[in-house]
Amino acid sequence: MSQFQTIKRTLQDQIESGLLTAGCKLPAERKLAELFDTTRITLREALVLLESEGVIYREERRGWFVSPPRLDYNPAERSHFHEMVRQQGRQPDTRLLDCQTLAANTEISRLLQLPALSRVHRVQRLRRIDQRPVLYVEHYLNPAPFPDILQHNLNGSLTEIYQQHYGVGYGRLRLQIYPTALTGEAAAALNVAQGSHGLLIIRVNYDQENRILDCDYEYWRHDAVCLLVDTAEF
Amino acid sequence: MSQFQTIKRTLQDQIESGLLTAGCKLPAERKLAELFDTTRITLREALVLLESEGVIYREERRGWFVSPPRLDYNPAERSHFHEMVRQQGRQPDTRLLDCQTLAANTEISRLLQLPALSRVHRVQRLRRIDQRPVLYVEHYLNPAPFPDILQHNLNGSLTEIYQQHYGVGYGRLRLQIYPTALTGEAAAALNVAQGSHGLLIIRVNYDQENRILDCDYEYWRHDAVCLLVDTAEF
DNA sequence: TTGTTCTTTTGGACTAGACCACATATTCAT
DNA sequence: ATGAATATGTGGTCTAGTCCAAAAGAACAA
Repeated sequence: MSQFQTIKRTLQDQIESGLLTAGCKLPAERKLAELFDTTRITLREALVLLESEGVIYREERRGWFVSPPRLDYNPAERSHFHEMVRQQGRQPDTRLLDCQTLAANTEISRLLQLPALSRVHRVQRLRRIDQRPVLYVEHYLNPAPFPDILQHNLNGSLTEIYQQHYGVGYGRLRLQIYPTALTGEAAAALNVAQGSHGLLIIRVNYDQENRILDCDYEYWRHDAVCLLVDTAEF
Repeated sequence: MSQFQTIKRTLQDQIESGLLTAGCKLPAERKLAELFDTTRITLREALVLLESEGVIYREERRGWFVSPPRLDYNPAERSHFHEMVRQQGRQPDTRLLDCQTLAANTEISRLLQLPALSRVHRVQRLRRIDQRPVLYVEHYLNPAPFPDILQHNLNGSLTEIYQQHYGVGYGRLRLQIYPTALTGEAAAALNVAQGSHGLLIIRVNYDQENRILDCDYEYWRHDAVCLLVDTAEF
């Protein structure tokens, strides 16, 4: 049993004993290294183990904190993100980061079944739970079925905009889900280091006539979400 | 741009150029540190970034290797793991690690809707693709509907055993999916370090009469799988 | 009291090793 | 030629710092 495994266990026991609750800050690395009579690098290895398990998370130059519970997230549920979060006793908010119309890359052309280099709208949003950024999304829409969609208030639910302004509801849903590292804009938006662990959910949403509505790239913090899928709902 | 980010990019370019293909071994850490004129710790930070992105993986005391492609895995598909893997041009194998009858813990009692501390069978298996361990599974079965199930050949498909010997087919499926760290037996079975990144899929399988068949804990290497879910199949 | 400046604190990044435990290759003995 | 013993190679772990960049807190000025 290595030293950092032992330290990790001690810290984990402290956290699980309830002395440190979600959002609590851990002592500084230098202080912990002193307490455990070891070097900072070794101490950090222990912290990284706990981070991997989703027990704690880091904020750059601010410290290490006890993680809140994961959000139970049913990707097939069409209720609004905010409603889902509130039902779990948490406080949601959403920020519109950017809207652009750009040429779709190969993958997005394929997902939306459009010719290569088609013009598509991209809507970038950041979702937070209890003021903590947890989800960075890029929505890609074919402009043709949705004239002037970018003029709407895109802070809210795209679902509602589709229904109320374009008379469109959801049908089929296709998902690809895999663990990945958060890089580029996703890492920056979520305020995590390049290369931090994440979960990517790529969605293709269809309407009731089985036409493609949009595709979304959802970059989640690895410690923030638990997906729930139940075939009885379909 | 930090030094290790620069090194990571250079290594990634090399790998993506096709010079190094899946399964190829990278030069040793000490050699790479020398090539990049840096220390081993800094060089390792670069390697860890690539590992996080699933580009490379490590084998303890053996070196770093270029990762093979992810398996496309539809959790709702009832075909056998081996068939699914072969259809993707890969070579599967399965090892039965252990069978035991033990008292179910609180979570498993809840998932199987059994009284606390009920006796359940636990079947532990390891799945490999092209000789690389990718999935460690713990199946938990209620013994009552399946007399003598442990006498069967549990290297193969549980699905087939249910159908051929007990006349039972699948119905509903419930999943919980989240990124986690691989610890304990999962890490050991997959031959990865304690705390390595993984994806946990907890399944509850029902039969056609909506009775619970079993629950499974699937611990996947984080870089080995891409889940596909399509509501049109349900 | 509020805003600005300075100081301290914090994690991020990096150096230069050392020793450990296991895997692999090489050498030696039969 | 084969098996055992030895040497080398590899990542794992750890020490003892150093300097950097940004956040937070404290002190000072208006």
